[in-house]
Amino acid sequence: MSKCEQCIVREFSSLKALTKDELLQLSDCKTSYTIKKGEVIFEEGENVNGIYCVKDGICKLTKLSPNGKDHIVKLVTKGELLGQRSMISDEPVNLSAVALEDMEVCFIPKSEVMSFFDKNNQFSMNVMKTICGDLKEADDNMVNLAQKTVKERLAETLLYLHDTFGKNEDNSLKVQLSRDELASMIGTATESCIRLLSDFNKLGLIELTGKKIVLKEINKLKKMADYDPK
Amino acid sequence: MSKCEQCIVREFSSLKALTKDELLQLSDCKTSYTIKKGEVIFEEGENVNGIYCVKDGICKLTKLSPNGKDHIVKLVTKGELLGQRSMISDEPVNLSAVALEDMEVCFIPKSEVMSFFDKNNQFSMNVMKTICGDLKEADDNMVNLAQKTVKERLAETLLYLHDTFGKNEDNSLKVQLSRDELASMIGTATESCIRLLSDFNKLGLIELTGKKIVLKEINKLKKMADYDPK
DNA sequence: TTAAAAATATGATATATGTCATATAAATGT
DNA sequence: ACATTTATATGACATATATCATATTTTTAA
Repeated sequence: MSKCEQCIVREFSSLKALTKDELLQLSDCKTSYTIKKGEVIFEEGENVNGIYCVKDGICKLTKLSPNGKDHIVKLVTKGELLGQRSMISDEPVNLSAVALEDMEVCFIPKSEVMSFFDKNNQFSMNVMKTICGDLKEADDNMVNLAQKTVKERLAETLLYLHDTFGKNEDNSLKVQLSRDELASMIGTATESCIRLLSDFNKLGLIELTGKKIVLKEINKLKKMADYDPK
Repeated sequence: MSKCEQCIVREFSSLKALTKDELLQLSDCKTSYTIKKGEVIFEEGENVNGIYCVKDGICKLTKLSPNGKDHIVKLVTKGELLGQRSMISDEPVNLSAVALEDMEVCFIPKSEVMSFFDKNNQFSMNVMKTICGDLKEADDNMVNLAQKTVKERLAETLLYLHDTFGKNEDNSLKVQLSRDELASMIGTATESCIRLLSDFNKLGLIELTGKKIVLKEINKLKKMADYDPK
């Protein structure tokens, strides 16, 4: 069992407020998991009695709509926590978490987190700030979905993926989403998403090579998206 | 200056966790305001440095989209707090708050709230839970905007207004939104909103009398709001 | 390797929704 | 009470996007 004290990822999460003692305590009660690409970490409606700390990899948080389609609400990557909202609300999780790449995550039981809440105000504050950040992001997404066209949303999402998760040596986006996933992130039909990607490609804004996407004209994409990076 | 200890509204907000001493302290530092219908409490981008407790009335939280249209992100009514997110994030507010009716609100400076956070864990927890609730609501709205039709969203919003804010003696919805506001809540053009209301009216689902809206067939509206696969 | 399944791509078409124009009704201010 | 502005309503039309069909490519598994 690896020690939380030495975990690089800890520095980037709310857990950075924990003291050495608390980290030792944490090491003792956490459980580490390896999750393969495509595997489910938890599913909408489940009772997850704790939180996951993402050590490596990326996952999508999805919500099933009444019409049967999944919508990707958020992507979560290393250094972030999963399941905080429902743990705090004392409810089943309202989203499913599915690995987009192989992942390493640690599970921390609720009792433990709650005891940190009690003892360590800075930690509470960090968690609160994270959730507040999520809320702001959700508000922004809402307005985008309500007011922007699919084309604008696609451009914006490509830029978001670029800015947030970076690119490979060949300049292609690091997070590799299927067309279907991309569509369910921007809230459109898969075919529409494919078509618009094709258009962007023909316009020279992006370059498509199989699943790989390279952003060629970032400024034009920004203009297209009315994108303002926070 | 009225005493927070005797404020009925307190019981319904996160503030219910405060002790008698804390409430006395709160009474001393709060400022009460009367806000007339249509007046702005705060505007997107402003630095609010505290939170508002809504004692009476309803307001809308709106966000301006790049295309110049407002989107109504949420309605806030008595017993709820305003501006918590940005206070905690230490950022300017990301939403504007505008009164939909005459309101009474109390402003509580940030320093005060922070001291309660430090001293009173139950209070922190309450605030956290509220924000988590907001986040869940935002996620739900996002998926609805992404996946449901305007008609479904209109039906759902009417039901939401009905369930959340109740109705007058004549059975009309208590919150009275203009067609424009209703449209910017469901994320559509004003004309589309008006047209669909007309349709609902002709179908006997609702009854329109001037600005007043009466829900006549709640069950049919519910069926309509939940997508049913054909 | 090969067959089967899934993902991507693109065309044809349907439809929901937005936009523009204009009429009427209601609200507002002088 | 009047004129002026603003909100509501409705028609005609444009267009973005969804849906359905089908081909092609890629991935998966046997």
